[in-house]
Amino acid sequence: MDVPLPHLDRPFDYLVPEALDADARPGVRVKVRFAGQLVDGWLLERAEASEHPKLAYLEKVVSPVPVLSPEVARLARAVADRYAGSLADVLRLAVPPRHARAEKAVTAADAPPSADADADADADADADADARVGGRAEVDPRGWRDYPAGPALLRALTDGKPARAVWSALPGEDWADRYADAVAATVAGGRGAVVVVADARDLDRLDAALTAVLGAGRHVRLTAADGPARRYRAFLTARTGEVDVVVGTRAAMFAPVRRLGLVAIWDDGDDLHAEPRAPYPHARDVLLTRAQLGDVAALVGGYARTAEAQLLVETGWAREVVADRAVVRARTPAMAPTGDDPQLARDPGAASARLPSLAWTTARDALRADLPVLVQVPRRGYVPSVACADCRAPARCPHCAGPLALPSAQGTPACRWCGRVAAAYACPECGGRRLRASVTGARRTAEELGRAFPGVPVRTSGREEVLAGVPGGAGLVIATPGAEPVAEGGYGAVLLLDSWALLTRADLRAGEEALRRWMAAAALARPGTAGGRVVVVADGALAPVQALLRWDSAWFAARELAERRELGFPPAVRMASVTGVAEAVADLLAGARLPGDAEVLGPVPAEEGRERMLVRVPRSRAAAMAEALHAAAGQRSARKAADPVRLQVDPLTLF
DNA sequence: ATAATAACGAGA
DNA sequence: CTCGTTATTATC
Repeated sequence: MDVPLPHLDRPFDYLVPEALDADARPGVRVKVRFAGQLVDGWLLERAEASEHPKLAYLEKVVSPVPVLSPEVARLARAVADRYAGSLADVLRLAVPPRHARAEKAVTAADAPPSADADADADADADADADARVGGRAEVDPRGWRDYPAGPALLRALTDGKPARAVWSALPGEDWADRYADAVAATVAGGRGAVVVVADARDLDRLDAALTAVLGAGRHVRLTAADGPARRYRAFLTARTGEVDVVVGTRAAMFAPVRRLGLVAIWDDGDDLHAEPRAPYPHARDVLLTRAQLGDVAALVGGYARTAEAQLLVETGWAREVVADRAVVRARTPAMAPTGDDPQLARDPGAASARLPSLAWTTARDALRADLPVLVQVPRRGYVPSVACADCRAPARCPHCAGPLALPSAQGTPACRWCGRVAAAYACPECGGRRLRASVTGARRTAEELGRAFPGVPVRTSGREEVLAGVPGGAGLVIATPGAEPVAEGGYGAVLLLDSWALLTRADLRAGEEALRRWMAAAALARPGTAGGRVVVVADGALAPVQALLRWDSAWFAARELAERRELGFPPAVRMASVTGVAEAVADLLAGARLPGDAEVLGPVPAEEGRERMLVRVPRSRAAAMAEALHAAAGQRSARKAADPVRLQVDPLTLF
């Protein structure tokens, strides 16, 4: 039933009239009379009998195309359960809105899928597997040879084994080519693949790499940005089994793929992977759920490793695929940290750009060698939280470890979670008692850079216009994180500016996010042996900076995960946030039969008059917590409680 | 939204 | 105790 009310989140039985018998197959969209009105719904399964005494008839089959595959139906239910949401909400994300013209075009081209197309597919998979035993085509591991476990991973994919890998890409790695190799290996074994990337630029890159490896027409791109008609068409191409490789942005995470053998995600730390619509599922988790349910291989890759990926490694759910230290050293650009004190800049050019002198001379040398220079500048709009003025460790509430904030310049710091005032704050790292708030002038630094190097072409890549690539000669490229263009032959220098703004963001993931962005930019530099240099304007003693200098995000992720275990933060625990007006939040929590060891934190003020409570449970209780919250939301919707409450499991931002 | 069903209270 | 009216709840 396509109604979002949580208390109606269950199947209903209907009689199928004779006239609709042929079309009424599992997976089709239907219309039924429900509570006196016509509502949309999904036909989940046919049955001989029903417990229910008096049944109504199915009103209409919207389209005979069974757009919802059994695998995706099962996945959607699991995702709804994990996120305390309704099946209908997940299906809205999983199956794109019908586009009648696109449907006509696709179904006219091929025969409509037969009633037991899904059973056929399974049989095909078995037949393929049998036929290939012994004489399986091996795929050239190419760049995967740089990673000791790489060739074995590709072989496992071709053999149809459900290998699970967390991959840390080398600097300079052509990740799109490696993903294309992994897909090719899967396809060589007769299975299909789903690959999710964060944005359109990454998708274009992967799309091109796949065309080069598989040839045209073997895969399809699925993204909301392509418009409703093309999106639905691409969806149907996959659903009918015409192609069995789907790549796309997070809209593709639910793509129906026949004989699915691999799910993959690139750069899982990018916040674009978090779906902003209820029940707010994260692409990484949806894909991993899919792998778990379907005996499917999984590949989680990035230059930087997230704490979530680290958890997969530490629990043994996945194996890490990393290069040997010697290879890492050979590929890494020469890296150096430098203080952000403008007094250091003796050079007149550097001073005018308010640039530390090391950054300035590094850029100058690269330009003299006729190499391009990348300057990464944080986007505006980051709210720095409060940190120790001496050692710059983020200031946390001594009671609940929430972030501290300063209400005014002279005010006493207070916790943004529990509201307690931390009057006598002392830094646990260094004992410092002074706190420091914000940083300014992020963008102007970049603008002044052009003036510091007269006669050098300056390009910018950011929100408005994202460049995919730049030529190899001398030139300045100023980019915000995530918009860094690839340079032909690699950058001679990469400058990472205003790291202070990144590191002091009021976010649990500030350090992880800073490292992720730095590594993404530094990965575009030439290796140190070919003259590539990276300068990060930050204290070299800070952990994320250390991780960058050593190109060791696994070390940082392990440290980060250990810290989250200690503080009781995700992914070490499972959290849910309950947001709404105060009475509604209290009402829902009062009605929720939470597991005994659940902790309820808060309230903290949320946007306009709403407040937010956090529920925290051990990971082993995650399912029980989600179930309890969903049931409590159901009770409220059943008695038509007026004020809406938003439930989010593992929200991306906790404060 | 609407129909069923339970709850309640007045009159017999 | 029964009937009619009104709150409650489920909705195939």
